[in-house]
Amino acid sequence: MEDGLLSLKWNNHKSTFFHILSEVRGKHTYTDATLACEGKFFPVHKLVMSTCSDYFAEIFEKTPCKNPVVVLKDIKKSDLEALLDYMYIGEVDVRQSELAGLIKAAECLRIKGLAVPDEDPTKAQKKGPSSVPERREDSPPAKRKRRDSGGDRGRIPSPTISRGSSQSSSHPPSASSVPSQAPSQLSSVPESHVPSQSMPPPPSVSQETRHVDSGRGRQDSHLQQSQSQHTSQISSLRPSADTSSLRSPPSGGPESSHPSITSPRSSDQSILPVQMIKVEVDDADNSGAKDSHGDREDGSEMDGDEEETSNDFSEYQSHGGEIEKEEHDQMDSYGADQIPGPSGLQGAPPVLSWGEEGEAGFPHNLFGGDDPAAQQALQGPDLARRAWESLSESLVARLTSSAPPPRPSHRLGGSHLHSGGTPVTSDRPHLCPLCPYGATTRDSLARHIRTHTGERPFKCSYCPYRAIQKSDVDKHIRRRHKDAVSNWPGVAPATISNVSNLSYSQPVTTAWQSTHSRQNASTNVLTESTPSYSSPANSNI
DNA sequence: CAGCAGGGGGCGG
DNA sequence: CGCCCCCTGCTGC
Repeated sequence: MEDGLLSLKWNNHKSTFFHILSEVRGKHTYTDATLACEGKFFPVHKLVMSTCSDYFAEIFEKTPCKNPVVVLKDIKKSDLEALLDYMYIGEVDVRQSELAGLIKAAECLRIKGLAVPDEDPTKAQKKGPSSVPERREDSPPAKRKRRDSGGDRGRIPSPTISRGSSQSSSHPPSASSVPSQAPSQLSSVPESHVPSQSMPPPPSVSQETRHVDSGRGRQDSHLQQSQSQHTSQISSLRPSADTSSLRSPPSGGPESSHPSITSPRSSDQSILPVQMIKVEVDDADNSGAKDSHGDREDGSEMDGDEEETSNDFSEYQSHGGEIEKEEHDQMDSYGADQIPGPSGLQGAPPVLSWGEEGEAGFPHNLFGGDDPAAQQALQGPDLARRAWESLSESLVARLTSSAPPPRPSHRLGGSHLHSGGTPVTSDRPHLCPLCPYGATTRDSLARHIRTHTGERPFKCSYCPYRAIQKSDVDKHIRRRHKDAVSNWPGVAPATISNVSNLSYSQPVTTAWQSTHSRQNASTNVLTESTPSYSSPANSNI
């Protein structure tokens, strides 16, 4: 160093990075992971997420998947959006009333600076100049910039918050537990629970990773619709804010919640292998429970997730998988909602923007699905939420009607698919809540919806192949396992029957356990290494 | 070969 | 009448 060592310093390095980061985020460029929360997809960058959260770092580390989808349960969309802002921008405006929920979410996700002390100052910069460490003594309180109340912070010492906002107990917004916003909205309640009772495991996990290009057009329209509809609702929703409880949980706790599930269902070949990782952030209790029953939990959860996620699935896919051209469109469609980037959040009152955005994104309108009546019925967020929750059940059950499904996206394999314009007409009274497709019969709709959920209840007894339709499995067997069939009289195509229970539960369980080990958390991970199949167990045959 | 949808038949309420 | 199941056909990879 002695000799003329020159230090080249890029003065605007930080700001440039920051700026680029914002752009990249806004455009979803280079995103390599997707967070799914309450029906919305948030394309994100592993780098950023990992930087701001060890938890994410861990998830991504363990998830070889190229474009994993992390399903966050029990985290509100609005909280997530705020956290993303926090992570990308370094700061975020939060309503006092929402602070508790936000912190809780941060803890669950172990967001540095908010829930976890920032060890490395360097990183801290990135995140935000001022971290909002409620918990940390030294660091300044969370930074909330302009909050409406003007008051200061919302950090309330009250420790009583139930961290898991969503208690497994019941969903609805029990005010008690859910501190933040909107209980009404959707809530976190996606409970993990699931209909397990008698219900078969929710099959679905699947979400598929299909990236679908196809979906776009439709989705857009969809989204728009939904937005419009929702908007109104939204406004009403927002108000709720119970500040009463605030955050507080110990940092240690956080992990309790995160179990993650990954289900790789990328059946899609070329595109990207996406894994679904479901992260539930619950209270310890929940997690415990889940742990014990991996299978059904998984399934159910997955469903839920997926469904929720489905909302923006296409978007996510497109982004995640490949950067698409559609970005703009999508973006527009959803409006800056999802992307709280500078554009959205900053200027406007924080809360509002989130609220609206979130709501908009949420597929409420979707609910109507096949049942117009249902649609109408669902007006409040509450309803929406419930619908959403029940979705998984419904789907499993057969999607009888109104449930808000998630949408993976159609791969449009079968071209006919709603081909753009064929939507719903009088002939096709059964509308798909997720896309413009209109089915002639309810049955068809249910079947169609599986394309969104990724549910593949029919499994081939000879290989891991699974299909949405039984006839497809039959076809598959006829073509691929002719010999096997002939040799093994016992197993006829008929055997293939819908194994919904089986197929889902098993795979799930297995995978889940493995991953699960990592923490007690409640995250279930469904991993299927291959596209649609994952069950070695099942495939026994 | 796989995905998806249309249409028809059987069965039970 | 509605649900379920199956067959069939078309499309895309």
